[in-house]
Amino acid sequence: MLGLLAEGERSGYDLLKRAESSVAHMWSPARSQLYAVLPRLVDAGLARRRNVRQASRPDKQLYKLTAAGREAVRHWLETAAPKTWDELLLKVFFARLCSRAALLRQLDDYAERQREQLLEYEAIKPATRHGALTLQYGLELVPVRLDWLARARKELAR
Amino acid sequence: MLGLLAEGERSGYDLLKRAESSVAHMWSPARSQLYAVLPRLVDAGLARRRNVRQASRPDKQLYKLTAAGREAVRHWLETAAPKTWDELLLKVFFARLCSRAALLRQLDDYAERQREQLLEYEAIKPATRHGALTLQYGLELVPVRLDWLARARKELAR
DNA sequence: TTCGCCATGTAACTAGTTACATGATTCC
DNA sequence: GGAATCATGTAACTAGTTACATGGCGAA
Repeated sequence: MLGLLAEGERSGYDLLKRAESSVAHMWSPARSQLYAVLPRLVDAGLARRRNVRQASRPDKQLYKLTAAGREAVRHWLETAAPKTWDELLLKVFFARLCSRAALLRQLDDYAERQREQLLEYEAIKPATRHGALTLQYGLELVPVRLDWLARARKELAR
Repeated sequence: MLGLLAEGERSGYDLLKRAESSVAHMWSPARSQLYAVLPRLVDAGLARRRNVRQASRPDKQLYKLTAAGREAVRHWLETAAPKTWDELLLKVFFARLCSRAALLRQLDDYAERQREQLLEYEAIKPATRHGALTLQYGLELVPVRLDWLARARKELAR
């Protein structure tokens, strides 16, 4: 959410539409979730709220990142090791909000973990046909990710 | 959890180890989560609990699926459209607990949704380099999944 | 007149996390 | 003596869901 909010002053409604048209494949909150988090960003000092009265339209709450908020996105982007693949993709998507070197380090770390993952998969002797099938998917997925990581690395280093 | 419990009478501890060595890549609950859910299975009539006293070891609670529990796994496997790829993999992993035809239908449905997904991805004109990168990953992932689905289909039809 | 857009929220729930808490046994 | 294994749970939290609730405006 901080990443989306970094684009400018936005309402919850704006953010929701924006999420659907951009990061939906990596992260897509329910409306109620989004509206629940916004006040918490304000409480945490990461965003400021402004009430805008409108004629012939419902009033809106506009949210805008504070300096602390911008710092928080950057800290997340540069420092936290992504727990899932989608989290890594999100970081690439918001890469402009952090230092290039830090992002490249994240990609390299993730690639290293994928190589370890592959070794783990290769050591498994599946007990059933069904287990063999799901394992097979893992064995095919990892190289696809590694290829993409290598290309993303090159593109981001440009 | 019902899928794991279908293997026989197990303690929470057993299930946790089993999950780690089998479905961990698709689903891996925290210990506390697992222990929280087990009593709810009993409340819902899907499992029965049995207290086993042990000398020189802590006592254990053993859980065993009821007929309703076995029916519930089957219903999940055969009927609920998987919301995520991992859920689909889980269903393949537990395929022996449901009818072959129903599982094949799930694979076909998912494949169809992936083809639609691909069309959606192909229609997107990314606004930034970063957006182009993450989109590219989606464009590469879908065919990998479709290939695997086709092969899984063949193997399961055997 | 009906549908989609604009706009915000609450309530009740499930799913999941980390940290806290305990304690014997067995193997190195 | 120390680590791993067996064994279960609570507390406090974050993340996320579906359903409920409201209402005006503009376009087909």
